[in-house]
Amino acid sequence: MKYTYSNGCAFFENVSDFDIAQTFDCGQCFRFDLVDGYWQGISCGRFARFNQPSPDTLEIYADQADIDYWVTFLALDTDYSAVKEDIASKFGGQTILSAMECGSGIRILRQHPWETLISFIISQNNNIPRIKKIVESLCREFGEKIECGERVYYAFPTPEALYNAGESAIFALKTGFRARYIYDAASRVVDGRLNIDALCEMDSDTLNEALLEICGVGPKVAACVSLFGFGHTEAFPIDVWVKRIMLKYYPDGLDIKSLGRYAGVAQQYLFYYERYLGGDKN
DNA sequence: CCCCAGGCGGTTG
DNA sequence: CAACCGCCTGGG
Repeated sequence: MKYTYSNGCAFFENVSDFDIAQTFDCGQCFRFDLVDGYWQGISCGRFARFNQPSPDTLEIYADQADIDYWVTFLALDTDYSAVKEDIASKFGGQTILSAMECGSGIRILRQHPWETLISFIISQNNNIPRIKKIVESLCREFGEKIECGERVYYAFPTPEALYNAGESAIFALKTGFRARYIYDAASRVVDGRLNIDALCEMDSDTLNEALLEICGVGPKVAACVSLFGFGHTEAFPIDVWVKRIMLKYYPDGLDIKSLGRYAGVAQQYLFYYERYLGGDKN
């Protein structure tokens, strides 16, 4: 991706298949918010603000050294028109075409695996505003404090930080029954039963099995973590919304394995579409 | 008071 | 294995 950088802002032209609001508002991430007309958030201890003045332009306000990171994070290096073509060729029917039209600017972010794991453990039996609150309080309490001029923000806590905090301190942040799960995941990384770097090298099925070992991680959370945290675009999370979609539009059933290597991207289009139709912005 | 929220673990038939 | 049920917490 080519861009020009000046006054703390990287400017991109000729952006396509990308909508910053759809991407940050489709439920895949929990640390990005619209503030004073700009989307802003933190990933891997980096802070950035984003603005899309027109459909094909994008501004990223961040350290120049981090621009490549954000390009990768936003998946701007991926040809989504090809992704959409592949999806269209695998699905039958009008539904997926309408869904891709509706959420045409969605991209699957490349988020940090550990942050994604904990975030989606927190997401179970929960709603997005409260998930965001819990994630922020975890960062504020146990994350590394980063001061950048006037601004103070917090990185997502490391496994060691959460382990050292202990289950009761995690529970104190209103995490409820998930405190045990968060602590279990942190313990596994600290004692070596779980190696994030090793997970990154695994194929989709092996990764899935490894994730299911973690207490509090079931099929849905494992698929979300694979998709949003490990770049496995074929992972297909089935939640209540997708179940609803499958019953409504694919009453004869949907063979997930036939949906191809971008099944998870398709899931995200369908998810966004159904929630959009339902008028649920959350 | 109820129900629900992008599930999961444990138990039961 | 499928069908339940309880679960921390906060909001409607």
